[in-house]
Amino acid sequence: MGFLNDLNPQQLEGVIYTQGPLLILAGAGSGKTRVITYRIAYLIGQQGVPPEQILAVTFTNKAAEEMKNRVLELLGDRARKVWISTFHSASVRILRREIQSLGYGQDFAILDTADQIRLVKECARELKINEELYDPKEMARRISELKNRLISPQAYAREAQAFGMEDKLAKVYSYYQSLLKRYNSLDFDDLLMMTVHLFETHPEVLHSYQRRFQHMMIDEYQDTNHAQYRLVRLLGEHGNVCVVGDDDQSIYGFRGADLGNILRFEKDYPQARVIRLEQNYRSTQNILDAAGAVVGKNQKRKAKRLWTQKPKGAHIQVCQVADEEAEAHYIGKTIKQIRVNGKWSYADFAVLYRAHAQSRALEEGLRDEGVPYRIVGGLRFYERKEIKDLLAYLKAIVYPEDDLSFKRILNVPPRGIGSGTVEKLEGYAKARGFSLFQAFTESVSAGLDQMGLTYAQRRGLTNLAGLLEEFKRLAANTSVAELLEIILKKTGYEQILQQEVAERASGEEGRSRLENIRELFSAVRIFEERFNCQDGIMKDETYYKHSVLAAFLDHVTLVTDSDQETQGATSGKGAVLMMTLHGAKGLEFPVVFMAGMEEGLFPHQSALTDTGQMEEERRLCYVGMTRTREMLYMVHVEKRRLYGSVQWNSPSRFIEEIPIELVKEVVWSDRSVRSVDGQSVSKIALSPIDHLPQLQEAGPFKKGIQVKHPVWGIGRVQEAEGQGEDQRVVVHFKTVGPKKLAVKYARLEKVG
DNA sequence: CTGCATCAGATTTTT
DNA sequence: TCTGATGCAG
Ligand SMILES: Nc1ncnc2c1ncn2[C@@H]1O[C@H](COP(=O)(O)OP(=O)(O)OP(=O)(O)O)[C@@H](O)[C@H]1O
Repeated sequence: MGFLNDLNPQQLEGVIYTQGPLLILAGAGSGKTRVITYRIAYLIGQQGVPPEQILAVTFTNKAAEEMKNRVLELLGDRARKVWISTFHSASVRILRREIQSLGYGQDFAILDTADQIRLVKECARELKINEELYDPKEMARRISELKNRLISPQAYAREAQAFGMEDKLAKVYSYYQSLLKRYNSLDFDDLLMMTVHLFETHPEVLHSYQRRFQHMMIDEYQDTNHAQYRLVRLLGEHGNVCVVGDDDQSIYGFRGADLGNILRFEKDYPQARVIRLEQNYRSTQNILDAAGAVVGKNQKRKAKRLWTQKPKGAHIQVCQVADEEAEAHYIGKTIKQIRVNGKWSYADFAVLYRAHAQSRALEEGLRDEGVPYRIVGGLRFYERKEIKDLLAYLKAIVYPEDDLSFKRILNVPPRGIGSGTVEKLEGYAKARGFSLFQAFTESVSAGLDQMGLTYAQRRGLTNLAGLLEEFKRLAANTSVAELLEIILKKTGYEQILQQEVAERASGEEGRSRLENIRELFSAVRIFEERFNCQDGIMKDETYYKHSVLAAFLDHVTLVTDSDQETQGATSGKGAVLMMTLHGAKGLEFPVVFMAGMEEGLFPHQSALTDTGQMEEERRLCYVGMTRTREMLYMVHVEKRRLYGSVQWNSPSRFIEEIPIELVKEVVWSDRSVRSVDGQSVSKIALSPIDHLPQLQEAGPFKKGIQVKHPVWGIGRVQEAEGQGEDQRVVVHFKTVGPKKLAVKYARLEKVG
């Protein structure tokens, strides 16, 4: 057990304290995740606990993947039997075995967020609710919120007002839930809610899982919501529960995360042991001080100590650029520059931002600069139209009652089945209590004559029925990739896209669709390969035994960041990672760029008026900063395009909250920005040497700071212009009032 | 029923 | 600015 030497005494205690509840409450980079990882290894390797008795829950798939890999490194293959997954994935695995007790079929479909909204819309329409007054999106959001608070439609109907939004919501929620049931489908939030429901109503099932999971560990416990909390309490009744978290890193308030869960832990488990980790192993002193100063501005927080043995390190580079294009080029050029000068490869850099919308400009800039990058998350791959279409075919094959998917493919690609035909089918279904799909099959085999359909409509329906039957037959003994290939050909989907590319001026779109489809193929192949060569535990599940396809569908709905697999395989050389600040949680990078550090963007507009939300934004900033091992760059843009109009932003308050002495400020401009006609000429006009960033140091005296003058004493900077030693400032002195000074001559000093 | 034109709304963050 | 939803003509 040599690996235990990699731990400090507090961490070691967390690892070997394996009986009874344990709370590890500690700041960023203090090795919380490492404790969980080593704890798993210790339980198995040292205490002889069977791997399948361990359940470790993380927050994102990426975090789960990483933890799995680390445990594999420590233990080798026997670690594969440990359940390391997100709450949602774990719930699916449980429900795939047990959901029959709740009256659902084992082969339930899982709706993603878009489907959720689609279904809510359908409900609203059916219930004749005015969609202008009651926005389906808003209702979907609130239903999700209710589910995360474990409030059933019945319970909500009892507490809701009998008019207005609450009344409509109660009706929609109830109808929505009944439709889900009819479609044998669960939405994302149901995965948690139904599992809780299952355990609460079926003690024998609960007991079997309690016995099975003798040891539970939950990472990022500060971000659990109520449903997740209930799951932990139910499964962890035996008390062998180890939770780790940091109240300063709570950033999922918007989806119901409740800090109270972690703060209440000692009350929930009175005999709980609490361990605090105070040594940070990740960041330099400067970064730690800066991040600490920022999060220290929050009123609502538990103070905690965090220290490091690392050197002070570089200053935090704060850089101002003109617009988002310049921002991207600055980042690209700086990466190239310090990669050459230093010891880093592209994979050591991360570009973090508040919202996905920022990624496009950054992406283009990096591409221009020839910097390899990889975007994590974003307009998610599996949410693209063409991908969803194809997946809907697969779903219609695997989930016979999933009308939502069936509806999607009914007329895709166009085959003459329009809204008229769909309505007729729906009427037919309703009259007989059938699902749409049943109605479809029935009416086709009955010859379609009862419904007054035209010849073309009948032909469309009959063709589709024939295709689906064929696909189903093939699905049983063909690989998913082959099946997809056949679907693509036989439905004419591929042909339509190819035609588009060949004929239209707008063939670009079709081309990119075809590319995405090709990417889907490679994702499918990689998945199948892994599945077949016995990697992981998915294969052990009886539900998946008969079907790689079923396993694949669960995989794509749960593991939404697809590029991990496809792109990871192609660009092994390493690439700069781009992702949102939320996505970066739990990860670390030697060099981090935080882009878009501007008021209104970060902190986000909607947080400006709400202290609670503002504190969450600040925590998010803290999370971002503490991802950094050595060099942290914060970039803010003066002028940002938004919906076509321009917005002038001032630097984020979070920048101002960093003690000035930890910061080095820079104003950057790309000398080649524009030629007369407004065309960007940077690539042609510049010789290689010019590609290095043109750094000019901003004067050290910023607006608002206190300064001391040898003669006039203490004053405050009111205006500042120019750069470096050419800076000129207007200082308002206590003794003599305002004075304009040149920094080069006046011997000013910063105070405080 | 399909294809094109016009217009509104979008970007907070995730499973 | 760009995308998608809706409405109208063919
Ligand atoms: N005892 C130790 N000795 C050396 N390095 C350590 C030690 N413990 C942790 N580290 C390193 O410190 C870094 C942070 O660890 P880890 O990710 O476990 O922290 P964390 O508390 O989960 O962080 P965060 O909450 O910020 O995500 C990792 O690079 C890890 O390898």
